[in-house]
Amino acid sequence: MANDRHTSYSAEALPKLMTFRLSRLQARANAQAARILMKHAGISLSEWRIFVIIETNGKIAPAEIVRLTQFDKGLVSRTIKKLHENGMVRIENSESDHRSHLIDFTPQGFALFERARPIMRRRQKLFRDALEPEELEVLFRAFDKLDLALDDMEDKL
Amino acid sequence: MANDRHTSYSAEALPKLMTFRLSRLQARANAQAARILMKHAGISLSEWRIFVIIETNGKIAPAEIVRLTQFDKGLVSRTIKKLHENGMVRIENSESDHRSHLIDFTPQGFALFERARPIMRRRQKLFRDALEPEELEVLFRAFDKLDLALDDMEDKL
DNA sequence: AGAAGAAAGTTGACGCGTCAACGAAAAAGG
DNA sequence: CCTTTTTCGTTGACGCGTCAACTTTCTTCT
Repeated sequence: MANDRHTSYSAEALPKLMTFRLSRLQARANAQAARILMKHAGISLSEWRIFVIIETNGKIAPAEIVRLTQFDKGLVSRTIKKLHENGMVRIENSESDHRSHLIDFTPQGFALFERARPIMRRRQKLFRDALEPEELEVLFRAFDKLDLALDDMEDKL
Repeated sequence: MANDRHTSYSAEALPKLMTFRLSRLQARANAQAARILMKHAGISLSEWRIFVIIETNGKIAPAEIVRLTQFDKGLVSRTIKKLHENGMVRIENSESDHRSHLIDFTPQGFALFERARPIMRRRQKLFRDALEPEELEVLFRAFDKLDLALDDMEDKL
């Protein structure tokens, strides 16, 4: 079997498959971030990301986090629940909309965020510094274009 | 809280965080591939990837798959187990190494692979066509460089 | 005002991806 | 040789990510 194949993927084909490369690179970066965060702050990657959103936007509703990040609302819900149980965020009932609520740091949560921030910044810088400025620009443009391509790809297939 | 912050991430910062963009793009592409594969062939993404490896390399040992792809050996083990239970691959005991074995398509497995292949090829092409040839080249170079950067990053942090 | 529809959040199920622990077998090296 | 180390595959545990079902509340439309 398998050896009577009609020239489809060559032996070096894998590294040239865009989604394969994308997937491997992201998986590595992801695992690394998770290790760093667990080691330095004892939090998961999702928790860190919620922290970043709160720090960026201030007091915010879960639905708004979903809009800004495209994270799954189920994941956001569970992550906030965990952060709240650990006293890292406080939850303020929204007066205007009784379905929703607003999330914000507690002092302990913010302190934890500040503890992890320096290393995460250095990390981000190392990634950027690995590329020439022009490459970085092309990379982000490519991200945008691929994102657009994804929008209507399933119809075209 | 959160509003007495000292200029760290601006409101538009998220899309400029490389690992954030990488993560979102990959997550979308991943989910799309999974949907397509489930719909057209009833298989998962991991199963498809094992198929691609077998088709590329022929009869192969799990450890070799791990070497070629950097997939986790636990995941590879479970995926092969599932493929075997469903009659999609056969397992040939290795004579030289009694710890290992060789995986290959069954006819049904290969048929299933061939059923999914066209759409997955079109998909790969749509991704490539979304970028200019130069951008594609830069993108793959960026993947290589970021991969290298990851190799020793944890020491530098 | 009342009914229909949409949006917010929660929860359960499942696949992906990593890590660690383990037993069996092979390789290395004294 | 025979001990030590390494490799191969399996398994369990856990977090990420998606999807779907469901409840509550809000909005829209007539």
